[in-house]
Amino acid sequence: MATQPMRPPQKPRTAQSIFGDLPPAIVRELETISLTNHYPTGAVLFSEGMAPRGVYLVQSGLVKLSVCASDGRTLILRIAHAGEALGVASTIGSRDYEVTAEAQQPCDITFIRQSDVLRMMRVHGEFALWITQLLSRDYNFTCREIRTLMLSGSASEKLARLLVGWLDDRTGCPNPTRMKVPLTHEEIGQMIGTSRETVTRLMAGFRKQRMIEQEGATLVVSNRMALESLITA
Amino acid sequence: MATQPMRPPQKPRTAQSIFGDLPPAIVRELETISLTNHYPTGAVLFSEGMAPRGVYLVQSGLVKLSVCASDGRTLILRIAHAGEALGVASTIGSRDYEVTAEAQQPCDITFIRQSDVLRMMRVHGEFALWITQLLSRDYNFTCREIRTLMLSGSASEKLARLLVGWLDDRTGCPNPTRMKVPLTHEEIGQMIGTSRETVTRLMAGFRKQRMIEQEGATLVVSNRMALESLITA
DNA sequence: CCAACTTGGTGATGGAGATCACACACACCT
DNA sequence: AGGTGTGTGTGATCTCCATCACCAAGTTGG
Repeated sequence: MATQPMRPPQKPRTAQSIFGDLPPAIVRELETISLTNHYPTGAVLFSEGMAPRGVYLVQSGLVKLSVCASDGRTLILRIAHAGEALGVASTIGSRDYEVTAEAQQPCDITFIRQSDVLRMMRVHGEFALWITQLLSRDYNFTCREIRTLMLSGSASEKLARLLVGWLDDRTGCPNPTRMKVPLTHEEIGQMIGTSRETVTRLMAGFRKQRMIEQEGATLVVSNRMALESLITA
Repeated sequence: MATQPMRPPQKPRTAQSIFGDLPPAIVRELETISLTNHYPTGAVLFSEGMAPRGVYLVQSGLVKLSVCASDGRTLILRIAHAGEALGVASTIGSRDYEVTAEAQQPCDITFIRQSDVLRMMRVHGEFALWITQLLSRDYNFTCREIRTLMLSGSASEKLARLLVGWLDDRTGCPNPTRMKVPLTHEEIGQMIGTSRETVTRLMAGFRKQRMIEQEGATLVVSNRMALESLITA
């Protein structure tokens, strides 16, 4: 039932392609124990403090990873794209999920139960290595996140870093300076740890200094060098 | 020369004990390919941006993990204790080390080369799982670090969190409210992302309000409840 | 078609903390 | 004794940004 739901036509990624270059035998076994579901925007895969159920592999769509403070404030750690694995650390270590994962767009997610993950890792070193590589990518990304968040004095530097980072993610796209930003100012603020008003003001400032332009929901970085000059001022 | 220097007598931990409950056959193999060295205080195991060489297992001592900004400011992510593995994510993913690891005390460190780590993981699922569990502990710790750093408004809350966290690390010790703090105010500031002066002022304030007392390098938390009341004010 | 909500934009104000500039204590070393 | 260096304590200032308050512009949905 939930296994074949309105597969988005632009991403004909099959279940096995996400398992990368694992040996076919392992891929076949994984296909029998994994479960692919569709999640609408806003659906929560798992939330902070929950006991781990297993690993979620993003097949398509975007997933927002966030932690929230007791006072209700939220910090968005990052937006996970297709090919990323979520909840690996908690699943492996049997510790509660540290973050909340919420579909930022309609998503196709493949799920593998905790017990299956652990069993497969024990039996197939190749699979264990593969999982660990996914976790290590996650870890490295998180470290870089900390650096940009903590080691930049001003809010403008953080925002500039965020925008430049988005550009770097799009190297190889036909026009890397134009990008759709599916985030509100509020969410951007939650990503860089500032208030919504500050984001609005900074964006206005960047626009005034001809660093960026906005065409509806599309952001055009017209002067990347100027943005970069704000970093490590 | 550095291989057999003044082994600290209080920690007669043998090389195999750090490998936990791995099967004896794997432990024996690991012992032949691992290399245990002694590092004096201040020695750098690896530094941010270096190509990964392998995994470092802390046998004894304390290791400071930090990242540094281009302007010279430093953020200490955490202090690693015996039993922790350093550099796992970078080794697995073949990406440059994200942090700098520096001996905060004289340390005994066991090293395993990258090629050996990867080979052993492929062959022995048990070992791969073990390594991944170390990485996942690291990951979870780092996530919690981000939360405390970013999601606490005031510097006093951050400092209170840090002190209470230190207390929690010492549950089981004979007198958990007394602890040696081998860190300067400067370093504490680097841990919570504030200036040295702010740390000094906050400590003075805590002392004035009878939350803590200081006896030389020993810190006594005389009123833990009051400290906790500062958190999530 | 108008309410209700979300998102973006802007001014005024205040406060937490960075920064600068010292002074002091306590090492350790010849 | 004096240097020299490191860690700590404290005051004065100043800057950035959170916060509050309000409005404009979409956009949802009844």
